[in-house]
Amino acid sequence: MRPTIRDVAQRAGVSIATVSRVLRDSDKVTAGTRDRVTTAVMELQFTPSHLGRQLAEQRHAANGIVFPDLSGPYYAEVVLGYESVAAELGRSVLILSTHGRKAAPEMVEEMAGRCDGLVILGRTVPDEVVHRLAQRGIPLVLLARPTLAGCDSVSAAGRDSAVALTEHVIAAGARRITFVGDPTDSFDVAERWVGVREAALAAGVALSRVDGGGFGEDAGRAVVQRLLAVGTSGGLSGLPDALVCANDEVALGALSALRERGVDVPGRVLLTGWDDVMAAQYAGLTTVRQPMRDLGCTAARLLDELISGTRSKPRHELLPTELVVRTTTDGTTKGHR
Amino acid sequence: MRPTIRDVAQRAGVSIATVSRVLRDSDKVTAGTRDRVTTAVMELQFTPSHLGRQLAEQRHAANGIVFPDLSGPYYAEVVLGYESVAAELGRSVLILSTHGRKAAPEMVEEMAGRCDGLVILGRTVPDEVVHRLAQRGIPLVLLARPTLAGCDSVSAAGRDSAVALTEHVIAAGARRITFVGDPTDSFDVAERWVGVREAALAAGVALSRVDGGGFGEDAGRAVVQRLLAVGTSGGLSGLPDALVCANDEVALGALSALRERGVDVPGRVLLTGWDDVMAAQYAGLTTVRQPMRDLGCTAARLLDELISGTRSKPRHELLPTELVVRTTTDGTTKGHR
DNA sequence: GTTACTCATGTAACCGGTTACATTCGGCCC
DNA sequence: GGGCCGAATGTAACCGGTTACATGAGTAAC
Repeated sequence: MRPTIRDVAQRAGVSIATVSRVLRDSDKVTAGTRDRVTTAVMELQFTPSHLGRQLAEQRHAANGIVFPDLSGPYYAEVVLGYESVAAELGRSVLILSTHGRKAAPEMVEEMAGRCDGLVILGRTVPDEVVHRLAQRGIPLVLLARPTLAGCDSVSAAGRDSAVALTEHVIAAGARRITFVGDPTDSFDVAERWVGVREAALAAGVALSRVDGGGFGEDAGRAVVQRLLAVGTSGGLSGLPDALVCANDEVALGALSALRERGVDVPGRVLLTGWDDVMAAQYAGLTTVRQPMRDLGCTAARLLDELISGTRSKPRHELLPTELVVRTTTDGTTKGHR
Repeated sequence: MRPTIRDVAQRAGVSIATVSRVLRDSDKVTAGTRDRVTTAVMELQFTPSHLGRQLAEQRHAANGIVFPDLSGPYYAEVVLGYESVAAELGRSVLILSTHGRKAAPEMVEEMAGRCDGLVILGRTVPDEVVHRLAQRGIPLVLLARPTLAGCDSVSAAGRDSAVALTEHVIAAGARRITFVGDPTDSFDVAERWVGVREAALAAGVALSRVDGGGFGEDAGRAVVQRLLAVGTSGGLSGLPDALVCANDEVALGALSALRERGVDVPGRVLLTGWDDVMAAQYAGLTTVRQPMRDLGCTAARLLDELISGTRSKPRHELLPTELVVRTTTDGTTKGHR
């Protein structure tokens, strides 16, 4: 068995209270006693048990983060940013990926019992669960998710960037735009759709919406197939001037499908994505860069304020995004290949 | 304050032992008492404290995973696989990204005090730390890292795939091959280098090695710059027939740099990467696909066996990889763009 | 020389569960 | 009716720390 504080105390010939004091170097302890204790600690290779400490201190020194899936580059970056800040603040990080599991609510509640606070991303658990956690007094930060119950929230400026992107596409000549994605799928997509619609309306441009089901490349391919099938006997009339896709994966799938069928991008149809994943660069995809890591960092900082009690009034951060124009909307600029 | 087991006991008019029994539904409790307890639990919205439970049970029901960085798609996938299996086994997951921090050893030891076992990836902490943890009796699984001290290990078959890849490149006509990467950087790179050398030797093909410093796209660009500068007054004589890069990011960086300088790939030089990240597909990069998610899953399963004590003899898993041939080594096959 | 005060250290009560062991109670048998 | 047995439940000792308060020794002030 690992040595306990009592073993150390016995070996040093002092009481456990004194050992505890030396370990936390809080109260004054005579230099001599301190030495005896520290040598006893070294000899026994004593490391204090977190469980005992946490139980006594009534805190975990750990934060959680709940996200739907890590497979896209998006969430990985967010988690990484979160972790780096949390680590600096001396907190451990617990992760939970819901994968759309039915048991997600219980898993989140269980996780909440293990940390001092948590960040909840997008579509993971129903509002009801968030509510219950908030009522239990657990510090919460909602990320890429509409705010609720006075919780903190952090998001990227999805709507603003949607407007900028749409204006860019229109400036590039699009008069008929199709948005690819389902706004009910996630808060992010909803925001993007709102921004696109706003900009299209303002410019008097025709806008429609289709959905390929999901967020992957397959969804993009499916949409292209469907659009091409609609036209008269397989012609291109089903295609709009521009496809504004809800994320890069979908856009990349659409790009592949279009090029396989010999449709010129951007010559015949403009194409855009969202997120600026690494592949977007190599595919020359116009997209919106999100401050993914920053989202995670900001969430970690807000959460820390809530946990430490530095602040109680909820805050809502909106991080800026950046339009990245590449070859799929700009025939004049040659990509690097 | 949250209700405790004593509050529940009082409300139900029973002792805390009985409440505990009901909660763990282990021992037999009369139906009547059980009902009274459960209603008291409901009324108070009681959830047992993990800390108290863990302290009493002397276990954490949590596993850790230590990795260098999450920014590449590689580690994110591994972590995701790990998490999904751990979650199914009813264990929470703690993550720690070392980012090459100096304090990494302490952070890992601290983390070890919070979980029942952990997985350590590649270049994160020195062997000495792993040794110390093993001696403390903490179940360990080493991932993409040479085994040590009787710990379990999981790796992808880096050497076999290196041989296959090199043979492919040679079959495509390469007679002078340059490996891009530093074998001392990581276990993975070392294995790959060994395999490449083995295959090159067997085929009697000239092999050299350069390093751009690091694992990013910049490293690839730097190498290309250097190779092109070596040739007589900027000619192409410095270039080998094939660049076998230690990972996809490096290869993609090299690809960009080559094409920017008008060097034909695969016409003048063949190029390969490793990992099959999403961007590799869009860049048409020949690479080796690793079972990243599977690595994480396997590690989680092995660790669980160690923790639960099902097995004590160390095991070493070697997962198969897959050669993915694309346009950067195959001029005849057109990529999808 | 007594009192009062300071300061290092010890004692013991927590934190919130689990569980070995003790206790109680009812039923059964002789 | 007394003794025995087993099942349900209670009591209290853990798990490993922190910390309020008690203790006691040393010192300064009168």
